[in-house]
Amino acid sequence: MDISEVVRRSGLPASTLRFYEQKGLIASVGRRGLHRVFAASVLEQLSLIALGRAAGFSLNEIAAMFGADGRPRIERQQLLEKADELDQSIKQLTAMRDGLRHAAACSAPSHLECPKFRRLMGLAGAGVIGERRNGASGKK
Amino acid sequence: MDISEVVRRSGLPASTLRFYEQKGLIASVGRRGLHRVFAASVLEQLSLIALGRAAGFSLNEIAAMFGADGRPRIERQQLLEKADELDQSIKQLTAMRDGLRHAAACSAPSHLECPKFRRLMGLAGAGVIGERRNGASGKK
DNA sequence: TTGCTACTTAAAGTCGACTTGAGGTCAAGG
DNA sequence: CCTTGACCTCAAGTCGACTTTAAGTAGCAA
Repeated sequence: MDISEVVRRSGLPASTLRFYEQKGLIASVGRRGLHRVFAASVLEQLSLIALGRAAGFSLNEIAAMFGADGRPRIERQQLLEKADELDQSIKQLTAMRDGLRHAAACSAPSHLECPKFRRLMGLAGAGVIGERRNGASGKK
Repeated sequence: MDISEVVRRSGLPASTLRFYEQKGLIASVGRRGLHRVFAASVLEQLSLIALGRAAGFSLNEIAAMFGADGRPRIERQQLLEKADELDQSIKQLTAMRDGLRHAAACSAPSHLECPKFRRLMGLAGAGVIGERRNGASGKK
């Protein structure tokens, strides 16, 4: 497969593929002239990378999960830790969602006067609610 | 209150407060010489900002929802939309968490051979699972 | 009044994950 | 054979949310 086919089948731009290769996340099996040639298995690796990203792993963490051969050697411990992190996120997001819904339905003239909203504010201000760099499904 | 007291009581560094002021998220009530003087209400505004951040709003979005005076003019519609977004995130994260837990417990020799894991990979690869820039409680 | 420091500013740096741009190469189709 | 354009490399730029640095100022205690 040449890069354009990987682009077509993965949906990722070529620049990203080159970037991932440079980072050691994927590898081409060789060149035809200057042009990279990829094995079909790269698509599976890209899925795995997408999965890792979606689970909240950084590219560096993901890179560390692949052996030099490209086979994943993922430690179960790490998966469990990430799952626990996700549990935290889920709790925070759930609390936030409930707070937002309440605020929207609340009859208080300003949200600042709503006790529940204020309680939520207090929590967030106290750092009880973890910091999220960026929400999922953000805008473009 | 001078900035050091806001720092003390909010837990935020002074650089962040100045940055927020520059962004129009908060405002000082004046100066004593060069030194900023803040009203006590700034703490409430900071809580509100923390709340917004925790809910996944960007600083720009937050700035658009509040005047520089900190008076919230949050439209209920917007709150509901955000709540729905959070619901989406929660669903995705829950699926991911369950997938990770399964993978960690799975008896398949390699995760690649686990059907559930592969299904998750497929979803992530297809972009069904939203992109997360950064997990909560990341490392320093 | 001196001097210590906490404060001030503007500009530049950081981090992660890419994207963009400039300038160059070469495999394939006509 | 020659053109075309897809591909290449390397460097720099972008974005968000801050932090850091350098250089300057001034409130307050002695």
